[in-house]
Amino acid sequence: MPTDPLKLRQVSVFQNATDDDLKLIVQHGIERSIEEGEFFFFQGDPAIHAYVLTSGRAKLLQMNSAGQQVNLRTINAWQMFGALGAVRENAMYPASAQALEQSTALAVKSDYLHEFMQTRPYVSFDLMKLMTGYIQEMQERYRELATEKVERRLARALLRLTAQMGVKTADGGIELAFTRQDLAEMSGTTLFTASRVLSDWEKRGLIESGRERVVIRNPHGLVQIAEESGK
Amino acid sequence: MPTDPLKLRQVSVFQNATDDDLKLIVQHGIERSIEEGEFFFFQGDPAIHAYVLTSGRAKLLQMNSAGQQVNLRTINAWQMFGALGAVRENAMYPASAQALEQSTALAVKSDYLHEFMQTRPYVSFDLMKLMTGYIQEMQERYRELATEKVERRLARALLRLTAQMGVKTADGGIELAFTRQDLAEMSGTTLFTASRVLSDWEKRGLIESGRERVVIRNPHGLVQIAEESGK
DNA sequence: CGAACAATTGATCCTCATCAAACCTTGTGG
DNA sequence: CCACAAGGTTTGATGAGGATCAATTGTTCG
Repeated sequence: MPTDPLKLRQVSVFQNATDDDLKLIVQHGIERSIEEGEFFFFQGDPAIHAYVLTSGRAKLLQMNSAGQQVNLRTINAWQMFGALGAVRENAMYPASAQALEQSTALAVKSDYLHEFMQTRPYVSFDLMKLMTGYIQEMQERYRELATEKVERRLARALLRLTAQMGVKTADGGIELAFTRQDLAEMSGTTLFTASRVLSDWEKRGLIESGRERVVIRNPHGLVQIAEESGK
Repeated sequence: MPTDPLKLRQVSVFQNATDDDLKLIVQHGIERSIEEGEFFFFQGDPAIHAYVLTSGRAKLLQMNSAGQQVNLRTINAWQMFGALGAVRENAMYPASAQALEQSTALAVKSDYLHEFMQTRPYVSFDLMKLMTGYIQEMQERYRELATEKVERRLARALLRLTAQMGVKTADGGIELAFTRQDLAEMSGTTLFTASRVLSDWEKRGLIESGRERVVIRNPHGLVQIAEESGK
């Protein structure tokens, strides 16, 4: 099923694009469908396409030489990823993109997007805004990792996810669909430590947890853990 | 002493600017002179100026609520910093900028730079290239912090500094002028641990160290520490 | 029902942060 | 020109926070 051009308006980079612009993007894109666990691209591949996720969920991750991975960002529908090839020539993807569930994306040639932006400064500017946001977030996470303890990092990760993609449950909780492993990779710790912290929080009534699932019962309590200055 | 407009061509963001462009930037800028240890701006201040360092050296840092700080980036002459205000409106600086030695910078109003770039896509693109570079570097450092041990992180920090600002000594070493504290903040550890690691390296002949100074004698040895996969 | 995978929990160990004390280096003022 | 102060550095002792490993217990799905 081809992408409806007007839906692309939801993509922050295209918020100021004209209807004709959007049609052009769709015309120059290819639909790619990917199963859970498969990759859109790998770290180190030549960055020949930029992607817009049209359905599903994916993550950007980096691995070190020993195979340990860190989770850089979770991608939801109508978010753009892998766009840096449109800015630098002959760039390689600095991270891999893996589908968290069966997903589809619109792939646009980096070269085309580059050319497209040359004559549409409003698009470049929106892309820049997106990039400054990433820089800020990465700087913040870097500082957290360097100076904060695991419990607080995990609390912040959950709060960030809540803001970005929390789904309200019928009874007022906020549900997040992630494995302990995912959460660990997002907060720079191990599966085991993450599990321990979550168990503790569950005992204290802050959350409710299940397989591949965390329901936040008391967001304010998490904020307190994330913020509390001493200790 | 006013900045020579043509020198601005060294700033990567202005590499493709015209001579007239450069003159305009200088005309719209104010020279600011800052003593060692003083700040150009603080994290949280409204980002009303973008800066180009014209002499000296500075660092971008972030502090957490307990006052611990992390070093995000070292700024040398003819590098731009604090530019994100030109992209987002009403932005605040996400980090503080502190002079490492007596320094001067050209401060340009964010609003003006914004307007300036609107009609000069070649400048926007160069700024984007700069930003993608930061994103990549921060992602990499984030992964390192999450998955690598201190010794390796310190080795990488020194290698990065070598590439960015190493000064060859008469006898073939590469000199870096940083305190242990600075190095610790760059690699996400403490002054004490950094000191221990450096002492060890000195015993092994990899470096030579002194007060506010490290001379790299065997870069290849450091690369080996930075790369070695196991253990 | 059984296989595959996610999560929990306990025991152990290792890396590093922390604190304290002493030691160097550099620049300043008497 | 020496002495001293200030600030950078080293080194040791100690302990906490998590990583790691192993074993067990859910949970989901074909």
